[in-house]
Order: sequence, then structure tokens, then C-alpha cells
Amino acid sequence: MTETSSSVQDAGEGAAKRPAHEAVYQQLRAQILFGELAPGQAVTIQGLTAALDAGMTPVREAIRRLISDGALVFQGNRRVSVPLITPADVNELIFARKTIECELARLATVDISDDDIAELERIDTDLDRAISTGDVPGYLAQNYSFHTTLYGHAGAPILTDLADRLWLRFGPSLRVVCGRFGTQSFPDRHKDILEALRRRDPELAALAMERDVCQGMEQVSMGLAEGN
Amino acid sequence: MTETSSSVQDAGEGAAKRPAHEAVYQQLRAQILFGELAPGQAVTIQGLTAALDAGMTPVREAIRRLISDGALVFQGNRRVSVPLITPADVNELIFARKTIECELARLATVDISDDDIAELERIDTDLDRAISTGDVPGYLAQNYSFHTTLYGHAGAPILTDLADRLWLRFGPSLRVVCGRFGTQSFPDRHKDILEALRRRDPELAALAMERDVCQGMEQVSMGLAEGN
DNA sequence: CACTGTGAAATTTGATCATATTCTGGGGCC
DNA sequence: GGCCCCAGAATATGATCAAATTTCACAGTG
Repeated sequence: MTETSSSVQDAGEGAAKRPAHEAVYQQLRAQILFGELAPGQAVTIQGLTAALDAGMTPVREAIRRLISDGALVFQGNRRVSVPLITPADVNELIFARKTIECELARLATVDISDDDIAELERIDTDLDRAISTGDVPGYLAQNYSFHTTLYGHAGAPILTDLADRLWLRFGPSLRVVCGRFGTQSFPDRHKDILEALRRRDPELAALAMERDVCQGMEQVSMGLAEGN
Repeated sequence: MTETSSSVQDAGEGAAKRPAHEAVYQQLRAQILFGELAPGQAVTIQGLTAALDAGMTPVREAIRRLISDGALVFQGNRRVSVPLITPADVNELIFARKTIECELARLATVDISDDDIAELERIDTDLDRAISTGDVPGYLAQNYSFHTTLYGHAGAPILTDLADRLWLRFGPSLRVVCGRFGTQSFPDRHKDILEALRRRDPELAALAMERDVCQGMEQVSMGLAEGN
């Protein structure tokens, strides 16, 4: 997922060895996570085959995976669309994210190396630059990268997988909020997380993560109240 | 989730009522949940098309969904198999199940009606019968049914979805344990859950659920220690 | 003379595509 | 306003291509 913002064509060499359905899945996933697809927007197979210049079968498989991920919803009749978030969903997401991501922060604090912390600081620096320049897609990408990179050091693949799914659920809605209010209204809680990591204090990291999660979910909740 | 115990066997030509890929998905899911597929066993597309008497495309889509669910794993080079559980996985599952399923028990305690409690008691009665007769598949099915039915009354679709995925992960391993030790070694914690529901005591329900979860995960852990 | 290791061929399996079929939804007609 | 027909999209099938594992044969060595 490091080749973000690249054209959907995989005309390049080397990395083209991946199966097409995997590539389509990654592209669609990125588009949903970073809000290129709006909540409620309909997704058609033929539209995607044209947009991604891919065959029909890979697109179908990618859509099935994303439906299972919760990143797309099956609208009963054979329609598929990007999900709309309800206030009840936000409450569930708050609980799930707090418990899972705080635990991941605890676990990562134990195992992480100094080099890994330095990499997180680098990501956070890029994130700050995206905020200051009002680069919303960059903000979303770096924010996701910060969390994903941190969780990757927790050594907990199942919990990391659960967290990833949760992000897919609120990704589109978060994008809407950022588009409406910009990026400057977000204080950066990542600094607290980094400080806790440097001190190797798991509980402090969990606390900082909880604040970050709550803040993010509040943004989504605000966006819902305004948008509807 | 509203399907009423439909038989997984719809051999052949009659069942065009629902989409084929959905039917295949349900059948495979049941086979994994109730342990008809052993952990580590390879799963081939063509084998499933022959076994389920289905086309290739529905089987492919069902496999993609199950991989996304964590019920199957993609073994590097286009190989798919039922996952093997490691002790580290068990630790993650314990944490995730305790937090999520206990919360679901809390939520369900608030909203559940007397009729719904009666239905759970009915399921638990069937479960007791399965235990006494040593009916391992029946035990697994009724146990799953008890939890799923309870969570259905929590009004929390996202958390319920997360819990379902976790069950898919340890289902095959749980089956192995039951096949090795039988069903008689499991004391039934569901009675405590039902008592808490009747009292409408959310915290008591969460506590009983935690005991049930820990017991189930201990079974899996024991099975790992013996099996390996 | 038997055993083992290496190489290629063959079979099995997965990935993709083109196409037929069915179902949903809408517009026109009565 | 209701019913029927048509268009379009999704579902499903089979064929075809590519890749990987397995098997088998041969040769070299103990």
C-alpha cells in the first residue's frame, strides 16, 4: 500500500506479478479509505471495470471481499454502495476502536524498537505538513499510515485485522468531515502517543490512543450531525 | 442472519431461490464453523465445485469472502487452506472475545424480551441434550446458535459482525478439541448467562459471558497443547 | 547393485475472459 | 393508475491460459 495516488494502470514492471483481483482490491480499498468514494455512492461492476481497466471477474472478487470487510454494503437488490454511517454505528465504533486500538498500542509499546519509533516520527512529520498545507488526502493517508505502522509492531495480527476493518467502515465518512471543515481543526494527539512510546509506558500509550480515537470519532459524529 | 436453520444441503437443481454464491458461502461457512473441515486442510476450488455441485464463479466468490472473514487463509502461492491456530492467536482471541462478547451481553441484557429469553433457554436445553448424548456437531451448532441469538438482541451489528469473525477463526480448532475429549468435560456456563438475563443485570451477564469465553478458549488452548 | 539427488515433463489447480442467462427496474401503453 | 414489455446490469457457466507442485526417470555415488 505504499504506491498510493498512483494511476490505476499497472503498466509498470516488476510489481505486476500480483494477481489482478488483488490489485483491484488494493485500489478499491485505498479509494474507500481515503474517501475518493462518497458515502451512499452506488458502485457498479461495469463502472469499475471501465474505471480500473480490469476484467469483470477480478472486480467481482474484490467487491465480495470489500463487502465482507464492511467497506461496501449489499443493498438487498443487486446493488452495492458505500455505506452510510449512523449515530448508533459511531457508538459501536467508539467502543470497538477504544478497546482494540488501545490494546494494540499497549502491545506495540513493549516490542517496538527505537528505529521503528523514528519511522513513526517521520510519518507524523509528514502528517503535520499535510495538515499545515490543507492537504486532505495526504492527511488521511498519513494518519492511516501512522496507526497501521504502529499496530504492525504489536505482533497481534488478529487484532490488527479487526482494527483495519473498523477503519474501512468510517473512512468515507471521515473524508466527508475533512472536506467540510478542513484539516486545521484537528489537534495532533500523535505527539502524546510518541512520547509514551519513547518512555515505554504501555498504559500511557493506551491513554493517548484513547484520546486520539475519541477525537477521530467525534469528528465523524460532528460530520453526521452537520451532513444530515 | 435471519435464516431459519435451513439445511446446508440443497443438492443440485432446485435451489435457485437465493444467489448461488450466497448459498455456497453459507455452506462453506457452516462446514468451517462446525468443524467439518480440519485445521490445515487444503481447500481447492475445483474440489469444492465437485463437492458442492456448484459453478466455479460462486465458489471463487465464497472463498474470497471467507478469506476476508479470516475463516480461510491464503497460503502464499495461490493455495488456500483452513487456518491453524497458534498460542499467540489464542491470546488475541481471548482478549477480543472477552471485550466484544461481554459488551454484546451487556447490550443484549438491556433490550431482550421475556420471549427471547425463553428462546435462549430452549436452545440451551437442546445444547444440554447434545452434551449428554455426545453429539459433537449438535453441541457446536447449538452453542453457536446460543451466542448468535443472544448477540442478535444487542442491536449492535458492527460488534456482532466482529464476534462472528472471531468464531470463524477458532471454529475448526474447537471441533478438534471436542473430537479428542468429547463434550462431557464442558460445564455449561450458559445457565449463569440466562440467570443474569432474567435478572436484567448487565454486569452479571458480562461476567458470566467472560467465564464462558475463557472456558471455551481454554478448551482450544488445551487442544493445541495436546495436538502439537 | 541399491539409493539418492536433480532435472524436466506432466498433471493438477488457479486466474482470467468472453458469453449466455436471469432478474430488477423503469417507461410506455391500455 | 395498473400492467406489460424492454433495457440494462448482475449472476453464472465454460473454456482457455498460466503457474506450480508432483512425479518420474536417469545418472552418479557409496
